[in-house]
Amino acid sequence: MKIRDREETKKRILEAVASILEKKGFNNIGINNIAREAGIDKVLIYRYFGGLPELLHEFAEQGDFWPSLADIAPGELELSEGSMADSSLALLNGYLRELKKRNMAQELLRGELAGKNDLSAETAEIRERQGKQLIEMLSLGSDLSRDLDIPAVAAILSAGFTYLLLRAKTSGTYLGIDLNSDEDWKRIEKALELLVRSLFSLHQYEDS
Amino acid sequence: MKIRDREETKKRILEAVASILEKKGFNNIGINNIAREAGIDKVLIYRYFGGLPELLHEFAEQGDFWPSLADIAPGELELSEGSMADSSLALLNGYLRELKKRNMAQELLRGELAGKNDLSAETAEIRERQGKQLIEMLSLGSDLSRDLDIPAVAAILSAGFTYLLLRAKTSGTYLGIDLNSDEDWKRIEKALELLVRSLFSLHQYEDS
DNA sequence: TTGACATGTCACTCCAGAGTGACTTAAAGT
DNA sequence: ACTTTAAGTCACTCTGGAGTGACATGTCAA
Repeated sequence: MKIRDREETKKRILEAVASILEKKGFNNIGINNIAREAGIDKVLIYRYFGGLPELLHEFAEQGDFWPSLADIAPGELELSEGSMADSSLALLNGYLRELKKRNMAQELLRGELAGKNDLSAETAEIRERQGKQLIEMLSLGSDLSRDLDIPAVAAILSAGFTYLLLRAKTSGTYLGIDLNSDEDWKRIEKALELLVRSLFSLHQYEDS
Repeated sequence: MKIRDREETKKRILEAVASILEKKGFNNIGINNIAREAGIDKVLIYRYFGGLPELLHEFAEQGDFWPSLADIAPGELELSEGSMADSSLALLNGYLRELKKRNMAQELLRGELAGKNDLSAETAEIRERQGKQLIEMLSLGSDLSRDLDIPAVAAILSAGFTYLLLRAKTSGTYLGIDLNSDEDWKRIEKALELLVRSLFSLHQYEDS
């Protein structure tokens, strides 16, 4: 017989969601799998959460799966110092680095994309908030903001490496780049840096 | 009673795959759905193809779901004229434009990412070939190829808008950009152009 | 101590999709 | 005409996942 502690059980269930996401990927999120992983009866999921959608909703609210700002840019919280290019790169690279570490986050992104999942809307919204926060930080430090659409640029670039990261697990190569090789990822990071630096350099030329 | 024409039936089945992909998305690819859509008995799928994986394999081989080079860059097959920036932009924009039109292609990409699907490997490989072809065309026209990693840059940028395109249907917004608004897509295209032009401008400065 | 309630367990139904065995009948050759 | 073969049909099983009703038992309060 189990512990008879509702809150403890709920916690276990939530943890099971995270664990499955982490270990088996979002494709395996399902009532039965979650119950098995949590070591409880699936009836309890219905009782305590209502069903899978509600469980995922709650998971989305309490879980901290996205890298925090502190993770992404440790110490650099004030980016007044340094150039825009440096700040932007720090954020982009930081986000990429943290994303690489977090299998669960990747699986959530994959889930959002697959669209099959009720998690999508919820997690997307949370990340959206955090993302916009980063962008605002950047936009603040920039005088060029009038003619440089920072959100759009950041969207393309971050979407770019996010896509490549997600593909790594399923397809392996993209445009001849081996997404499972550290070496080729260096190329991508280098290209990213080049793009950002070019962007800001050019703008400085234009302004001066 | 049906027409009793094996080849005709196979064709119908293949068409049904395309049709489902186009109309219902890759999540609904399954033996039963395909049979219903094709108006035939699912037994025939097993008889003629072996099973879903084999059917999808054949579909991947014969289907032309990816935009061709002619679609992407009509007329500009020789890009000796014009700057590298112009050529690159023509290809990237062309690819984006064509991809936007092709729901089936988008669904294939989504499928590759979701990883659940046996199509992934096959279609990925085909597109991979075409993609590399484009890249080679570009690289050829470029003297800068030694210090500019064109595949890596192209990968980030095309992956970027591909990701945004795929997200449009499931999440709607990314970094505050409304992926279902033509207006916001203009911003993305503009940012893309800016990135590419900056990249090549800077390199010209450096070279001179 | 006992009763009530909440927690956990068990055993089931329902459904959708995959896959198969056995039958029917059209077509083509002799 | 008759046999053979392959195209198409039908009806079934098997599986996995979702969801539910009824029961057992630990806990806590009166």
